[in-house]
Amino acid sequence: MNSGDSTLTDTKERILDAAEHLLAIKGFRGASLRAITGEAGVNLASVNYHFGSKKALLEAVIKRRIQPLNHIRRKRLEQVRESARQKGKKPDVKAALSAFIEPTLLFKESNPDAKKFFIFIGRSLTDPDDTVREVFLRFIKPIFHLLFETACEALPGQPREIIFWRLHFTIGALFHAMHISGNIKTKFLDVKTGIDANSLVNLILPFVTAGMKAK
Amino acid sequence: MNSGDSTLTDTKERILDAAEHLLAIKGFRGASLRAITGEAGVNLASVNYHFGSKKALLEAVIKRRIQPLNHIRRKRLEQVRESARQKGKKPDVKAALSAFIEPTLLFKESNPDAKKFFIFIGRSLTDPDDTVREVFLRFIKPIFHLLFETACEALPGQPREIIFWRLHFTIGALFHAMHISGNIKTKFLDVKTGIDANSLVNLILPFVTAGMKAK
DNA sequence: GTCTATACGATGATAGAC
DNA sequence: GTCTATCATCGTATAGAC
Repeated sequence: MNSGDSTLTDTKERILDAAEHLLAIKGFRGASLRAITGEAGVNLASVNYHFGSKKALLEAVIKRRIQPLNHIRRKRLEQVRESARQKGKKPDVKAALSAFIEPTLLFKESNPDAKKFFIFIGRSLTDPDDTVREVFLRFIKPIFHLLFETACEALPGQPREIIFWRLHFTIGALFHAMHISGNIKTKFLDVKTGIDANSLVNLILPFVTAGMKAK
Repeated sequence: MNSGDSTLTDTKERILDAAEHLLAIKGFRGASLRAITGEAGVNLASVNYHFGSKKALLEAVIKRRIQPLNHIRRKRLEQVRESARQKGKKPDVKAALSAFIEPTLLFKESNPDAKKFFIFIGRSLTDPDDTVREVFLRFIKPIFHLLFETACEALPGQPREIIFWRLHFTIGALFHAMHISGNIKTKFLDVKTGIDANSLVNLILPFVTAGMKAK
């Protein structure tokens, strides 16, 4: 039983918040359980009690943000395919890309606490830690395949392998942008990091749309 | 004095090779001095003797590969600007991008040992470790600015801020591609990682060129 | 100049009292 | 459910022998 004072957030959530913050700025190895529990104001042992291990905590942090985001991306991508099918036309490339990119970038605004998570996503696919890449890939894979199939329908003239690589370029551009726009610390190559999500959408969409359609 | 057997590589180079390998697959924190010296077959203390610290070793590893690469990129970029100036025309966008991208990707072929370094470069700008980002940025910054100025001359109609962001998208796409193409371990989102450098150049150049020119 | 041995702190995880 | 105490391990760096 809690000692009477039922604070705003319970232990589990406080751990998740602190872990999210420290994972973003320090990475998986750099974010020690001592630092996480210290910031959360809970005991060191509570991580292992509530989650089982550091890796399980990582999964919980990622799942909490990615699952709702994936739900939105999936819905929007299926909407693009379905409405094109009903009109008997092929899906629009920009609409397909937007269905993936826009929710990803706007997620920051809708969820102020998730801002830190931006940096983490931006690093997710190149993280030096196998564990981080593995967990993120597990969540991203199904959405990426849906995006891939939609893009193939939108660009029937292009070989699937080219579309495949171009989507990877798109993701590389998007994640890199997320990382630097979410990073408050390093002024990255003189970039103004304080760009808002909508402006970033309007900057990246024309770039990747033109890239996907190239030649 | 060495004990007679002057082996192919001396201690310092053996450390650099082992460090490059382990930094690529494990990251800065994950590549322990114990593992590096173990793989190099030298004593644990020799890193601090020859380089001074782990950070200094990191700098040496990066410098060894980046300096010759930067020399080529600089020469090619200046060539693009100069030949355009002589013809009284603006530089070609694709030529400018190619001057940066092609040497970067072909470096892998010309230098078989540098293949591991690919993964490391691909992670360089999003590395969780401040040290890694700081050192890489110091080397990349001057070349990036040269690329930026060349791109501005090539696209006089576009606002500089848009060009700036689009070059960041380009670098994001390039580095992400380098990371997954250099990564032999994880089959990344079903991508065939064994792509050769020339094919990758031919895949990415049309994408980013179209992106830069968009609208 | 080079290596052996070791210092000292911090890490993830657990056992067991409350 | 929560906490203190402690474990074995690993990290970087140094002091001193050859």
